[in-house]
Amino acid sequence: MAMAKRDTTAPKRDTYTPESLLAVAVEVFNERGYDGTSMEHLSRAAGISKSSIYHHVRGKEELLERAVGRALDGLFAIFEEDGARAQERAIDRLEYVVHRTAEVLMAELPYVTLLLRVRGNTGTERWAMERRREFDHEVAELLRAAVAEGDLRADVDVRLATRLLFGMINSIVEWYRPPKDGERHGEHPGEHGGEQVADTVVRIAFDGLRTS
Amino acid sequence: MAMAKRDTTAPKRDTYTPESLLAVAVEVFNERGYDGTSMEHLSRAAGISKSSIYHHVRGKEELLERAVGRALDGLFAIFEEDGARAQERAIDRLEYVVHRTAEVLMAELPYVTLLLRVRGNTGTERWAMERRREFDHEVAELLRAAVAEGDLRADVDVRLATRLLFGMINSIVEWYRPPKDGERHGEHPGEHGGEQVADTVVRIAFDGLRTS
DNA sequence: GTCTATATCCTGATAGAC
DNA sequence: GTCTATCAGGATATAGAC
Repeated sequence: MAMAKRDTTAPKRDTYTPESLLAVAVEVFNERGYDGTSMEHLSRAAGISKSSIYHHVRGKEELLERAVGRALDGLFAIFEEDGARAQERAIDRLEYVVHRTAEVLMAELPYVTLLLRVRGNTGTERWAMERRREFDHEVAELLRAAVAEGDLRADVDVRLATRLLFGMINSIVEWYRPPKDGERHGEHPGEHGGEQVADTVVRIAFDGLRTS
Repeated sequence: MAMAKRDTTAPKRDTYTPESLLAVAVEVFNERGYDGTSMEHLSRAAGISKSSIYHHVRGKEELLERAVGRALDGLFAIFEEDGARAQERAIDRLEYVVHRTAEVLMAELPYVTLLLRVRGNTGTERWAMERRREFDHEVAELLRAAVAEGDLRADVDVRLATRLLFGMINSIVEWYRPPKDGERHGEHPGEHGGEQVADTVVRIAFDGLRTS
């Protein structure tokens, strides 16, 4: 640790790494759609020329690949956590996974948003869709187990319930915006805090909207 | 009615109307995404040349406009139906609207799918998003009224609940495929009938997944 | 690491013959 | 109503100077 440390707090922070460029690109992809985004759009958003982008990444599709890969890694990591493995009843593991999925979605919002919007036009997109299906399948297994243990109602089809459950969770990307640094949540009316969102998802999914 | 009727059952049914061309175009838009679809793609799918398409419609965006307009008309018509107006309690009107929204979504599947995917890049897209917000707002009012009448739990934020409710309903477009003519539902394992889907949406949304 | 300039292909849309 | 031929602009990507 004898090296002099460069001043990373300086306002001038302009040389890109593949990682920092990715963050810019993903924002633009989500705003305009992947297909609706040109390299020209990316270059303007990043403040460098089109050709400079090719110094950092091989092309547009590599940016997509890195982004959806990051989202998928975050989601699959949930299954390795204690709450998804160590609890006795399947319904408790399921509740944990649902809650954490909502949390990861909000923590990695732009990357998961992009993941959920790929349509299968390219090889990268088809690979991402395949891995998403694997994730859904693992959650469906938890539902099946919880029904078998008598904790989930048996009068709804497990596959259909899984789809609607993910529909609810995944729709968070359509409107959730993370609180800016220095703001408490609750400052803007109508904006929800992340924990409130994850808790409400679990509550509605398991207990419904009706008064009990 | 003295006119001779043309034989519309003939297999050769190849001259397009704006309406029949729209049906083809919407399929392609949903498969490739609106931005990912070129006039070349459309012409191949329709079996006519690019320039022939311009005989029927002014351009690509007019096809989008007709499609999302049709979806929005179908959705807003729900509020005019008896079940959404004549019932005494707000929760009953809400249940009706939720059930019917799911039904209309499946009946007009390709058009609603396209509507739900527009991102606001063009004027048409922004207009469609604005009308969608109006629809959501009307449903949110029903939720508010049902909470006030004591039929919906008061411990969830109305706006958040509305968003999650629509998240669940709208996600149907991601996987629902209508049964082909001549097939009963239930023939393919894992494919759900439309009524089963709409009923399950209502059941999960109002009563939740847990055994009561 | 960034730029300007350029290559090559594809885009939405039009003109005009049949 | 459909076609071929064509346009002008925009797309991804590369070459090579600084």
